[in-house]
This record gives sequence, C-alpha cells and structure tokens, in this order.
Amino acid sequence: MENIDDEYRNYWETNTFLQTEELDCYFDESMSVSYEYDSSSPEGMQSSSSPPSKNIVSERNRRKKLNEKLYALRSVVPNITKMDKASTIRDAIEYIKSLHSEEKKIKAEISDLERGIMTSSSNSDNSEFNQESCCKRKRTKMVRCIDPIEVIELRVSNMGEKTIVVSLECNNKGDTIIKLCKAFESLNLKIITSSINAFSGRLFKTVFLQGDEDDEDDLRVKIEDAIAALNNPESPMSY
Amino acid sequence: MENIDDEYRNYWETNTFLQTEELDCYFDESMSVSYEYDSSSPEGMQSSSSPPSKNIVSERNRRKKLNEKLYALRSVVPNITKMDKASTIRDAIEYIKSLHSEEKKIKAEISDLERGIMTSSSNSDNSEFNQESCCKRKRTKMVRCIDPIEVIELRVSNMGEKTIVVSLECNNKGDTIIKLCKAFESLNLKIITSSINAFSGRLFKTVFLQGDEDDEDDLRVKIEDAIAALNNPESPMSY
DNA sequence: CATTACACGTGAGGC
DNA sequence: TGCCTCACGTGTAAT
Repeated sequence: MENIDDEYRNYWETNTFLQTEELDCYFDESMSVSYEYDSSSPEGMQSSSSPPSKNIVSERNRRKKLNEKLYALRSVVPNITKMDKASTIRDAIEYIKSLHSEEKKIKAEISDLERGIMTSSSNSDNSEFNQESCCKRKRTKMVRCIDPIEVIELRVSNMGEKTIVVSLECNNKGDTIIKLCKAFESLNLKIITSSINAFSGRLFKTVFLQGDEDDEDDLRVKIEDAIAALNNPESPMSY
Repeated sequence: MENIDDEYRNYWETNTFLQTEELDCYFDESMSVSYEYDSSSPEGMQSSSSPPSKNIVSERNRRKKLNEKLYALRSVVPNITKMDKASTIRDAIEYIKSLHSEEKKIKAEISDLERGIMTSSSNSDNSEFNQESCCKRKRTKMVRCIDPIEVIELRVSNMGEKTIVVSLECNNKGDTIIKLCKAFESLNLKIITSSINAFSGRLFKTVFLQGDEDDEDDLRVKIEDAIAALNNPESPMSY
C-alpha cells in the first residue's frame, strides 16, 4: 500500500519522457542509479519491497531483449502489415509457411527440369512416377504421371422422377479433385446438381442428374471407365 | 463479482496449455476480488482502483493471443532449441535466414538447369527475369485464354471455437472448379472440411478452417488475391 | 468516449 | 542461494 508511492514515483518518471522502447537505453543507464541504492536495502522494509529493484532492472532488460528480437524478426520478414507486436509474429508465421510452399513448388520444378533434361528428346517412359511435378505441363503433351484415383465406393441409384444419384468416395491426394471433375465433365451428363466434399483425406462426390432407371448400369460403367482412363497415362484423356 | 467467474474461466484455458502458472491462479483470485468491488466505486477511492476488470480481461486476452501466436510460430519452425519465449523468436529468425539463403541457392540451381535446357532445346524467350521465370516458361507453351473467375459473393466469417467459414459463390464456366481449387490450395490453410457445389451455372464453395476471428480480414484479402492472381495470366500462379 | 497496444513493476516457480 | 522466465494487474498513449 504505502510502497506503491515510491514504486510509482519513478514509474511516472519512466513513462513521462519515454513511451517507445527504443529509447530506454539511455534512460536505462541514467535511471538505473536510482534503482541501485534501492537494492542497498535488501529487506529493510516489510514484505513486498524487500527484493525489488534488482529484479526490475533485469526484467526490464529481458523485455528489452525480447523486443529487440521481435524487431529483428520484423526485419527479416518482407511483408509486414502493421508494426503491431502480434502482427509481426503472424506475418512471420505466414511468411514461413509461404516459404515452405514455395520451397516445395521449387523442388518440384527442379525435379521436373532434371527429368526434362533427361528425357528432353526422347519420351521414353515415365515408369517411376513423380507425382505433383507432372500436372503443370499438362497442355503440351499428355504423357502424365499421376497419383491414381482409388475409388473406395461408387453407387449409382435411381431416385425416381427420372433422377439418378451418383455418390462416389475416393482418396484425396494431389489433384484428385481436378481429375475427378474432368472425368465427370467428359461424360456430358445432364447434371442437375453436383457437389464435392473433402475431409479426412477422402473425397465425396455426389451428382444428381437426369436419367432413367435403366441407365444406371450404363452410367456406372461409364464412370468407372472414365476414371480408369484418367488413371491410365496412355489414354487420350488426361489432357 | 459475477464476471470474475467468466474472466477466470478462460483464464484457466490460458494457463493450462502453457506451463507452470497453475498455482498463481487462486492466489491471484483473492487479489482480484478486492479489485472487483473496488470497481463498483468507479473513482470513489484513490487513483489506481477505478477502471479495472474490463481492462484486465482484455489485456489477459491480448496476452493469450500473443502467446498462441508465439506457439504457432514455434510450430512452423523445425529446429526449436528451447521452449523459451525469446529462443522461439531467435530460432524463427535464424530459420528464415537459412531459408533465404537456401532459396537463393536453389534459384541459382534452377537457372543453371534452365540454361542447360535452353542449350539443348533452343528456347528463345525471356532472358530477363530469371527468377520466377521457370514458372513462366512452362506457360509460354500454353498461353491459354482463360475465362476468369467472377466472384459473386465472398464471405469470411468466424464461427467461434477458432473456426472460420469461407463461403464463396462464383460463376461456373470452363475449368472454374479447377482454378478455384488451386487458388485455395495455394493458401496453405488448415482446412477442416471443404465442399464445392455446382448448380444453375454457379459454383458454391464452402470451407471450414482453423483460425481466429482476427484472421478474417487477412484471409479474405488473401483469397481475393489468390483468385486475382489466378485470373491474371501473367502471374506466377496458374501453373 | 471505448478499445487496443504497450511497458511497467511484482510475485511465483524453475533451474 | 541467486538468476531467469513468466503471467499478472495497472496506467498511459494512440487509434
């Protein structure tokens, strides 16, 4: 209670002539004197005033160091949105993430380029498949290596009212979504609604389309064929 | 009095996932009670006790947020030496620097490889811009005219529980689905579930992802930027 | 005028 | 023991 006063006496002085932290340096040296003879009375008064003023200067140093670190962090991150403390960390996180993805992309590029050098004139084979790197050059010529779509469940059922429901579950890796969409596009169906849902590493596609009940089996094999064709790098699909 | 409880409810959450503060709490509670009915007399008593208990909870939240951010930062940095606060930032800084140098190295390697390709397969185009040009060079072949994604509505909203819902409506022509998927892939979000629905010439994408409420605006502009980048044929996106 | 961000001093706990 | 790290509540300043 009563020690609040002398604590806050220099607290005022502290805050009056500095507000930003980069200035405490000279404040630190000049003012720290007042803290010094504070430490000369280690347990002179009662409870709470006994150990301070050695702690507070080290704590102050700790804060200062930490802020300097944060400032340094801000200096290595290019896209700083706000000078805010939390924003600094957030931007750093996002920047690291972007660097990660970019690194992955670039590594794929490199292996792509190396492969391109290897097989620049001869498209001999792509027996070992390096997924991911292939999808990029797709338009040039097909010869694509893929991670195949593994169909877990495929149901084609009639709902009545000339409506057929296709529900398909498969794994979800790489560009499975894209390929799946292409597979269905290629069938030229009379689609009423279509939806894809992804969670826990799997993909769930549901399509409502116009059709009679006797189209069910045809449609099932068509879908299976389209997916198989997309899985096969030799096929004219997978443009 | 009664808001003490909900203050300290998330106060518990705060301290549970980080280390050894468990014991301060009930000691602190007794202290903060004295502040509480102090606040009933807004400036009845002396200086320092008038406006607390609204500030202190927000300040507590701020610290919590900041610590979570720091924790997240630690999660994206592979080589963490100590669980220390300052060490986290220091490690992050060094990691970013190492990534920088590695990036430079890799880019040099890429341009080397490209030079090798150029000599072997005689490519004539852009000699300037050798960084990033690797991506563009692939695209010189495909120079496709794209039908751009026309965003009709984009909503990014927080659901609480650290969950953000992104709901996007746009036109659906050509390979809009594919481009949209790529745009979201490039953002490296912590996706919980994702769904795309198509009907009547439009596309509806809904994504549930992990994130705080203060990430909303950032996320929105990121999505907008990713789509804009994808619409722009000159951009390094749209590989 | 409210919210936000910040630095401060302080006590506790871990070496 | 002393040092270090931390979360806390608080006053101040800027948005």
